[in-house]
Amino acid sequence: MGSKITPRSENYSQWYLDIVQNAGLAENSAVRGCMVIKPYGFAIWERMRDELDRMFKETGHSNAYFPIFIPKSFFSKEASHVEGFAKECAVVTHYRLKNAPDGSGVVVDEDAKLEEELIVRPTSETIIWDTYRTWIQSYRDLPLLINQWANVVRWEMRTRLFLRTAEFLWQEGHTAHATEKEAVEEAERMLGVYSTFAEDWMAMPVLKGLKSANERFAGAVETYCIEAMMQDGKALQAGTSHFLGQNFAKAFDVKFLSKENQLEHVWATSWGVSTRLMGALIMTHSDDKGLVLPPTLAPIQVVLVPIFKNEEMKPKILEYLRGIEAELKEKKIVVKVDDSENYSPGYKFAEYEMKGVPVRVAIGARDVENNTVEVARRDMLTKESVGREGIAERVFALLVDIQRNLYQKALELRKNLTSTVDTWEEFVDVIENKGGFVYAHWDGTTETEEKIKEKTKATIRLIPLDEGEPGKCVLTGRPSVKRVVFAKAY
RNA sequence: CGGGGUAUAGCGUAGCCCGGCUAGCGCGCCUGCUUUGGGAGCAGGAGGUCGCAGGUUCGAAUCCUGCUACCCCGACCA
Repeated sequence: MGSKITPRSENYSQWYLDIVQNAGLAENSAVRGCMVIKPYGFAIWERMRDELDRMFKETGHSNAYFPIFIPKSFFSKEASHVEGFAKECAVVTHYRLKNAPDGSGVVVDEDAKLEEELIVRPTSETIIWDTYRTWIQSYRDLPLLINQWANVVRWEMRTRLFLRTAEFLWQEGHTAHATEKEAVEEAERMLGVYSTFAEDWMAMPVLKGLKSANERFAGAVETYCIEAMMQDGKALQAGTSHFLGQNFAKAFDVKFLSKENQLEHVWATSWGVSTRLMGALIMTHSDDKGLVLPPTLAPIQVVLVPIFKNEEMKPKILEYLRGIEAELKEKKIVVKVDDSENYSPGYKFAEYEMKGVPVRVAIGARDVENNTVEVARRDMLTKESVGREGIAERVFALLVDIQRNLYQKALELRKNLTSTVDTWEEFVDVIENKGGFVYAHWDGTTETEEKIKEKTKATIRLIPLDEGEPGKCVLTGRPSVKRVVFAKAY
C-alpha cells in the first residue's frame, strides 16, 4: 500500500481521511461532494444495515420504497419543514438533453422544461405523507410502521467523507399512530433501538436525549437523538428519532376514523441513521495503524495467514490451516484465508490491521511442528503463540473480549472527555482546551444557546431525559431546571 | 457565498522567486531471479497535454491575464 497513516497528533482530520482511504473504505467522487463507497467499506455498511434491518423488523416494521423525486409543491405544505429543507436541495428542472448546435457535446434542451420542478429527496416525509393520506382511513389501518432504505441528497456547501456528503445512504422510518402517546412511545422505542445498536454492535457508547428547539428537526415537535464522543473531543450526532405530532398529518390531510367514529389527524414519527455511522465507527475505535472494527460488525472476523518457509512444508501448512478454518466456521465465525503468494506475510499483517480485522491467526512451519498457532488481536496489537487444541473456543472468546474491550475503551475515553462546570470561565476553558461533553446549566432560551455558540462554537448536543438538579445558567445566571450537554460537534 | 491556499505519472512530491527541462525523486505498477515468522532484495522496464485558455519571449512547469477544479477556515448540516 502507498502512504501510511499520519500520526494522530499531527492532524486528526487527515488521520481520519487516511484511514478511510487506505483501509479501502471510500473515496471522493469526481462529482462534487459525493462519495464512492468501495467494496470493503460497503461490506461494513451492509453489516450495519443487516443488523438494523433485523432490529426494525423485530419491532414490527416493514420495508417499503418511495420515489426519489418529490414535486416542489410538497415542500410548501408544512411551514417549518419548508424553513429547514427548502434550501440546499438538488432540483430537476428539465427532462431532456440535445446535441449542442456547435457540436461541442450535449446541452439541456430548453424546450424540455418541467412544469413543476422535482426535488431530489433530501428526506421523504412529504412524499410519504402524501401517500399515507390514501393508505389511512380507519383506526384499523394504524399503526402504520414503515421503513425505507434509500439514498438522499443534500447540497451541502462543505462535505466530508461519510460525515457529510452531498449524497448519502440511510434508512428513514415513517410511522403513523392513532394517539399521541403511541407516537411518542414509538419515537422513544426507536431511539432505544439506535442506542442498543450503537452500544452493542458498534461498541460505541452514546448519550440519549432531546434536542433543543434550535437543533430540532424541521417539522418535529420533539427530536430525540443519540450523541457519541469522538477521540478528538468533538461530538457526533449518530442518530435521530422525531416525534412529529400532527404536523405532517395536518399538512397532508391524513385523517382516520376512530373507534368512536371521530375524524382525527394521525400522530407521526420519523427516525433515521445514515452512512455517517461509518464515520462514527472509524473515529471511535481507529488508531494510527488504521481501522479497528468491533467483531460483531467486521466483514472478516478472523484472517488466517500461512507463512511458507520452503516448498515441502506448503501442503502441510495449508492442511493444518484448513483444519483450523473448518473449526472456526463451525462456530459461525467469519473467516478469510489469505493464502495468496503475491504478498509477504508482513505485508498481509499490515494490510489486515489497516482494514481492522479483529483477530489474525498466523501459521508457519514452526506451528505445524509444535502443534501451535500465533493469535494476534487488533484492538491491543498483541500476539501470542497458543496450542492448537481448542483454538475455535479460544478465538470465539477472544472476539467476545475484543467487543467488550472496545466498548470499555470508548467508554473510558468518553468519561475522560466529560466535564461538569458551573461557571462561565470554566465552561470556556473546558470547551477550548479540553473539548468533550460539558454538563452545564442553561436557562432554556434559544437566545442564550446562540450566544454560547457564537462565543465558543459549542452547541447543546442534547437535553438529558432524566430528571436533574436545578441550578443557574452558566452564561446568564438565570434559573435552570437541569444541566444540558454542550460540545463542539461535527 | 466570504477569507486563505493548492493544481507536475495511479498516489505523494522536487523544480517556480532568479525562464535554458530532453521535467527529477519516493511509493505503487510490469518482467526476471532470489525471497516469505512484521509492509522483502537486486536488476531491468512502462507510465507526463506540468489543471484549462490566451499572452510576453529566440525559448515558459517557471513570468503576466482570465477561467476551472480541489483543499483548509467561516456561514449550513445526518
